[in-house]
Amino acid sequence: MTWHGEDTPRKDADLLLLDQQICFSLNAASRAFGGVYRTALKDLGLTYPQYLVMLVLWEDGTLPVKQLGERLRLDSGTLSPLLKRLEAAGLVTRERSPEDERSVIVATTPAGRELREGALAVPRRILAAAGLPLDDLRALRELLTRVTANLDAAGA
Amino acid sequence: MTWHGEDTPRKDADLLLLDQQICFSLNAASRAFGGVYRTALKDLGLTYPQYLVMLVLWEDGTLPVKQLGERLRLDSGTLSPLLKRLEAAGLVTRERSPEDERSVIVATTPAGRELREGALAVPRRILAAAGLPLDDLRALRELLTRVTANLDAAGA
DNA sequence: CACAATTCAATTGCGCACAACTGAATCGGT
DNA sequence: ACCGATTCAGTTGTGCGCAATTGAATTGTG
Repeated sequence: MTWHGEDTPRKDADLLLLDQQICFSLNAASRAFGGVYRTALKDLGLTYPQYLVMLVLWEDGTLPVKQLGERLRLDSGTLSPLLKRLEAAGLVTRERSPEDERSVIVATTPAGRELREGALAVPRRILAAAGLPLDDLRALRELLTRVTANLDAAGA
Repeated sequence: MTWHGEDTPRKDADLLLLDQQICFSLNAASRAFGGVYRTALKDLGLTYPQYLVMLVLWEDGTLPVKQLGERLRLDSGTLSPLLKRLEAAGLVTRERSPEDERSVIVATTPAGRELREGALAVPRRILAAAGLPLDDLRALRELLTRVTANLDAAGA
């Protein structure tokens, strides 16, 4: 062990602190958004991750689980049960692709598409609750996108 | 500037898109950090949330579950089992306060304090993986802190 | 002092996240 | 045509996150 008692190098301690602040604030912000979404989506009967899935489906209408996972950065272990619940709620259908029996195609039902009308009111509430000007929000999105790309590249 | 227009389907669609990007990128960034931490903390035998708990304990040494929860924005439902696992790993102790028997005091063990040495190497790896200049990271932290405070205030 | 309200940690139940694995379908090389 | 490797979705197991509840300890009020 290369421990020098009280003599911790200051640089390491400083980085430990900054790291603590970054990772904690990111974690906290993500959960804070989740909390606001939870209440905003309660009427729609959706959870926050389910809402993210529906957003993709509202945009694209129909696509296999695989591509859904790539869009949302989620694997089948997360999506399979989540999609089952959306199916049970009558919002999506799941059927195996005729061309490739391994693949499962997810599509919105009429009820799932109708839900979009109710969802249109949600973003304004969220963005209002965030309380940042649009420019700051865009800057935030930019930083987050870059850092995620870097982290994924470093992890791979 | 208030754009509460009479005819706003287009604006709603735009906000839906921005909202989608913000909440998704935040969620994705949080999980991307988690992934990098997962591998970085593997040797220490800690999960990411457990690491956050240890960071607070390394800083303060000893404090009740309640205050730990306030610092980390977590409730007893999350902390109780987490602390039990840290206790089982021999990193912390939990004992009821003599002055107030409702309160449980969490403290690091010698083994828990020793772990800090190994943790000092982690932040550099994470910050390097993030791949952003320190100024950007500080700006990111600033935006996240502000947005979390706003969201919590709006939710309360 | 009595007793209702409050403050704690812990527990239960549900859903998400992810690693590891299973099994079926498909693809590729020979 | 065969067979090993790959690509899918799904399952299992562990841990986090949070709402709701429980039960014990403490505080406040009459």
